[in-house]
Amino acid sequence: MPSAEGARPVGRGPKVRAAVLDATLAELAENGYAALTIDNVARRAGVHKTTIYRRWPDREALVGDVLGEHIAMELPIADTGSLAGDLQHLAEAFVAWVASPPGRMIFTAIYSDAARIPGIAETRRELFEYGPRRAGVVVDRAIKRGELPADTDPVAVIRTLIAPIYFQLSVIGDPPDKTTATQATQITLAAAQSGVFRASHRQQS
Amino acid sequence: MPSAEGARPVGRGPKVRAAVLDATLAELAENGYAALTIDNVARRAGVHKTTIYRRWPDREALVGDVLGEHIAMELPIADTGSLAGDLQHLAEAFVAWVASPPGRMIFTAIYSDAARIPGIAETRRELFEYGPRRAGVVVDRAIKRGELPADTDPVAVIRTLIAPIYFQLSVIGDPPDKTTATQATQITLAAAQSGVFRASHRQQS
DNA sequence: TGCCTATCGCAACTCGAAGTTGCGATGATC
DNA sequence: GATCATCGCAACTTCGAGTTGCGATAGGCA
Repeated sequence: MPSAEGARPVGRGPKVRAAVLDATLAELAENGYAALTIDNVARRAGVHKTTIYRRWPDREALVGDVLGEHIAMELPIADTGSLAGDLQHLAEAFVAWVASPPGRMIFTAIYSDAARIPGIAETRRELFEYGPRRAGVVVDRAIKRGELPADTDPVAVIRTLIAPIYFQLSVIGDPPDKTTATQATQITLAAAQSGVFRASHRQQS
Repeated sequence: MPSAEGARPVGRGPKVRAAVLDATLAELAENGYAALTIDNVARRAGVHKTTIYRRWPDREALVGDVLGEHIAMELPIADTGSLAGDLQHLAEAFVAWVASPPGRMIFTAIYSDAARIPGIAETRRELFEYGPRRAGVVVDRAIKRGELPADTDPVAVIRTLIAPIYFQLSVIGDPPDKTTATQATQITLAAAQSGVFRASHRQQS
């Protein structure tokens, strides 16, 4: 009953599990959460319906498992020597992720009604909380180099970098490309250099 | 049981329609499109299930009608005399809209699985295409005043203004406030003044 | 005021998908 | 090659989408 794999016999179990998870993600990206049927998942995975229900209690648990498994956007943090180079690198990595087939699948799934599954919203939030916090080191380095004021908020900078890319993908619907990444970098750079993200700059209205 | 107070002869047709549309929007915002049941909508509207099916062919048509009816974000375009003032005004208006109860309802509905209904995605796209194009006049005025280079792309500017607000609302989950609007304005201003949105500035990587 | 008709309420359907159960078949491991 | 967990299969129950026929009613109009 427990989804954990504490059992010793590790025969065909993992293979089935992987097939079902892949099929679920594909169905999720193709038809959305609202139209997701267990029968379709089973058919695509080459597995019977009951097999799925024996492993996962219900649809929510299945989808939750899939997303929990795949949500891991590892932004490679480079050290090019300049803030502009680091930001450009980050922006292009993010673009590459959301433009890749698995990235697109996760992305569309995360922003469907599946987000209402308990735990998914939190996971999503963590994703965009932890990523920028990690990526903030490029800002710290820029501060050390004297490129930015010392009281610049790293998380705000990274968020500003991601926002335009996210906006283009989510609202406009066009898959972002290198041009999008470049413009996002330039926007962020201009804002950061003008001191928008300084602590003293806030609280004014 | 029903919302009552129907003591005035107005014709029950439009009244029923309005009640159903309101109930649908409320259910949509509360439980999402995937969990939307016609029975629940009918119960909330104080109307019977068949009444809904007589007026709308199916669930998709109903939800499509609701969203088509309410999607109308009229950004009030002010003329404060400076680009900073105009942008701040626009940003605050957008924040006010997405933070208001109807705005939140529409917003959550538009970014659920309801977006897969044919026509909704197009409507959404038009919303974020037409709005920035209209709001672009504040950029044109800034160019006339000499605040910005002549080849600045107005739509790109407005998009950059909206993106951070949209990001905070959609990804982070916090309802944006005046501070968010102010920071979005400053980011946009810094980027525009540094020439990021100039036509000559593009195409470089 | 009182008739007339479009509209609504209601119950009783069909259909498809969620989720369950018991049993027989199968495949990995020792 | 025997064992036992796991899978396939069919036959359920439940629930919501969507449909139909009929009786009830409220608004418009004379």
